[in-house]
Amino acid sequence: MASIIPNLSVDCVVFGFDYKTLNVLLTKRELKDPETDKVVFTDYTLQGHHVLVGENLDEAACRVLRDKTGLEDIYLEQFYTFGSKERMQGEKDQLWVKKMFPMFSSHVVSVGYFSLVDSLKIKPDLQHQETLWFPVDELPPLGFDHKEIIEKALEHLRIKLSREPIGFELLPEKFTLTQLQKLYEAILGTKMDRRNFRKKVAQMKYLIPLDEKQTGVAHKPAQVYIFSKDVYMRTKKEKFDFSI
Amino acid sequence: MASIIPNLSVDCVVFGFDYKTLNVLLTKRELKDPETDKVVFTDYTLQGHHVLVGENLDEAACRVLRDKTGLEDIYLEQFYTFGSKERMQGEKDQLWVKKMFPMFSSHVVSVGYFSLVDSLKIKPDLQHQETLWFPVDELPPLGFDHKEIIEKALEHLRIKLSREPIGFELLPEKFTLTQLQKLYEAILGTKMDRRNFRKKVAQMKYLIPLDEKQTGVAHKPAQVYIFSKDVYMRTKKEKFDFSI
DNA sequence: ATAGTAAGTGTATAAATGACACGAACAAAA
DNA sequence: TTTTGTTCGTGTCATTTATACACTTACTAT
Repeated sequence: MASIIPNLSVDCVVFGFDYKTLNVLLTKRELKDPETDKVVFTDYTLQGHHVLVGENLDEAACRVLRDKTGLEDIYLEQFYTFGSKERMQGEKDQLWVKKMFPMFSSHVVSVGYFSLVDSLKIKPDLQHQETLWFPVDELPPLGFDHKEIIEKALEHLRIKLSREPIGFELLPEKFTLTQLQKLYEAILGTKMDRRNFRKKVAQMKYLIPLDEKQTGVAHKPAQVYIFSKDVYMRTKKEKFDFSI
Repeated sequence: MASIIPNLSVDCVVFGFDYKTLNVLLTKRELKDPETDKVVFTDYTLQGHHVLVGENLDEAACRVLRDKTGLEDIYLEQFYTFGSKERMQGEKDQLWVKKMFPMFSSHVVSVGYFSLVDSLKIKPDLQHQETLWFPVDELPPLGFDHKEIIEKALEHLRIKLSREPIGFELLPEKFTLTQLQKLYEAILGTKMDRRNFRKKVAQMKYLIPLDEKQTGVAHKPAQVYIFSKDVYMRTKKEKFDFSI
């Protein structure tokens, strides 16, 4: 088994969208007193792990994602590296590190990645490991500097989303324009006019309408669209702008 | 003396503007054969160094900048972390590492920072240490993955510059609108119309014209402006957009 | 059959962008 | 002292882009 680099880790901010709000995947962290077995504290953390010796950062991020969520081949992008020496000095964090990783340095630099998933694709059995979705604006108490990491991830996501068409990564392969609009509204924190939104996406040739409609909805069914990465790559030069 | 973290470093991409092109500060790296004293190879590298134990990343970047260029209190921003295990595996790099740092791991993850300076403020005696400015589009042969680092830095600089007023950091305190326009043109790689450019900056209240003109120029002297960080912070909400 | 819900669509107004040319002010050279 | 070369500073009109706004249609559930 490969050994780990003691002061370098990756943390993944996994974003999911449930057609209403943007959510982050978090895992419960619970410290129990070894003698009394009483819970000392409970909070949540991102999916993270140390980088292995001889492992690329991107590989490490993929590995963490695979090991902790079962997700593979999903959108994953590095956004910032957190290197404050105080980032693991919280009271809870010190207790935790002392118990779980007494052999490690307590100054660990962590490279932040964010990933985008269709949240319906995620394995439901994650809940057994107490890994749950939380709305980004209703986060539970978080360990380490993970609140800061999530905020920075969100900031990067917003900038990226307003410059490049990556919103599709949060939706199923086939989606409706209303779903797409709600996604932009949820992430960018704006309200958009439906007609104007449609006018805008009508110019994006890589958004392809299918000969297919929504089924099983109690209203006029919407046409479904797919995103063509292929067409996008060929017409990339065209200006993309959903400025905040 | 503090010890270093063996597999973590910072590299600084120092940008300067000479009123014509955007430049990067690079330091010569020369490997000599220890016996014959003949030069084995010559190339250039960014300003970089390992992070010290117990040192914040941002502190490390400030320290590197201070030690290697004498610069302090200048714009400095982290932009990306380079963690490919191949990044120091070039032939030259291996020779260099073997000679200079035989005790270190050859998988060093490096956190990239870029900084912006008024290039006239930089100490001229840097040239004795063979640290020189190179235009970003005429770079010499570079060590490690520093070409990639500079390209990524530029990409980030462009995005940042088109979203926030940071161009002033590359100019003297008092500058003219033409200098500012040339700066945007050089970095974003565009040509702008002078009148339209002025129309745009006229709306930016934090660009304050002084009762003062250029002197010693062989043409109609231009009015000089300063950037007021103060006014900017108060009027930040206003949309800033120099989209590429 | 009816009620409820989201889909789909066009126009008119306002705002932003882009193209464009000439007189004024200075230093240097004649 | 005059001329030359150079950059500064300025306004308008045409085009493009953004914004505001309301009714009919298609489906499910009751």
